[in-house]
Amino acid sequence: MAEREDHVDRVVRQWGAERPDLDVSPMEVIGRLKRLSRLVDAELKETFARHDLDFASFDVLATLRRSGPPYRLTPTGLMRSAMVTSGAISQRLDRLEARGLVTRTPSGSDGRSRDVALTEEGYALMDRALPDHLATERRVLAGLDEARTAAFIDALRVVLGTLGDDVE
Amino acid sequence: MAEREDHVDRVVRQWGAERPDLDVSPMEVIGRLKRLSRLVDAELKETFARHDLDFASFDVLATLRRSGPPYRLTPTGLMRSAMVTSGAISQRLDRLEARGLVTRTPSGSDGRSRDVALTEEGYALMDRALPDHLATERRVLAGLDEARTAAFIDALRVVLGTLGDDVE
DNA sequence: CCAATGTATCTCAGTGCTAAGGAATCTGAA
DNA sequence: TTCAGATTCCTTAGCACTGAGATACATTGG
Repeated sequence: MAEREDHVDRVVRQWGAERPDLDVSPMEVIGRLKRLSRLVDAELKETFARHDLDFASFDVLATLRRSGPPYRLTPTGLMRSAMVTSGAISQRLDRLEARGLVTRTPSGSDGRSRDVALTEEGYALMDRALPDHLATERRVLAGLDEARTAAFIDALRVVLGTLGDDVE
Repeated sequence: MAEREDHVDRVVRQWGAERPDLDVSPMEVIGRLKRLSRLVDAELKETFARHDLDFASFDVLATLRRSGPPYRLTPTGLMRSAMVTSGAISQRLDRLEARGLVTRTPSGSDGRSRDVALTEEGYALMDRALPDHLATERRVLAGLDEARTAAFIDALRVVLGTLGDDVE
């Protein structure tokens, strides 16, 4: 097991001294989860910046790319995948459209809806950025052996299930 | 193991079809990590709102509270704990000071610095909010048995170590 | 003691998000 | 058919953060 004290160890120790009546053990998980998420964001951000991207833009382009031909989704579909509000998606698409990475056209079948499609430029950009992004993710996780990785995924899946992240 | 497909399962399946040449397995961890972090944030947010708090305010007040008597830290100390910029801390403290939950006084020993102290009101608010917050965290993690919890913490600790989250 | 460098805090413009609400369109029950 | 309610997308105000830079003070080396 790890030898050094990390930030959350100290937090838990401090609470133990100040509020010994409370069981703060849930922080061992949630505190680290939030802290790690922030640190990972910072790592990924650098990779995205090398491709003139940020997380929001990458997320939209990647969602379109992996949806397969014809690389076309609605703003609502993108909204659900990204876990942001409809307003956020509208603004993301404004930025991507201005850069020529996606197009927005009226939907044929539903007058309320729009088709958001990846342009060739957007497709090419994802081809360049994705391997770099994956390399960064691999580097972040390099300390995990196979068993720990499996256990990590299992635990994440359980809690995601608790919070209702199942598809369908 | 879990039976149902979650969001990340689908993402990985899509990439497998579109880019079978790439190994997207790191997404199994990082995708779930980011997604869970967002969902947990939404849960915690509701609890904070019941006490007229948000995550940023709770974070500052909790850091002061667990530091022990005299519940006094510098903006720099709060900045490091919160992983935000100095500007963000200045603004957080503006808001908390306006609500009478903390005070800012010049530091005695260092003319550049300030002492940020919890007021009685701030202290009392934390006493009310903390048990409620812990209950929410426990509810979120209720699906994890003891072994999975330990494995989860272990994996988080390893990756945090990779990213340099040790204290000292 | 001085000058140079480092540190602590704050200010402010810019950014991307949420929450609320509006307009257009679709759906289904009467 | 009709129309009330649901859905889709967008707009906008407000918010909290970042990044850059200013100011004031501390520290260090000569």
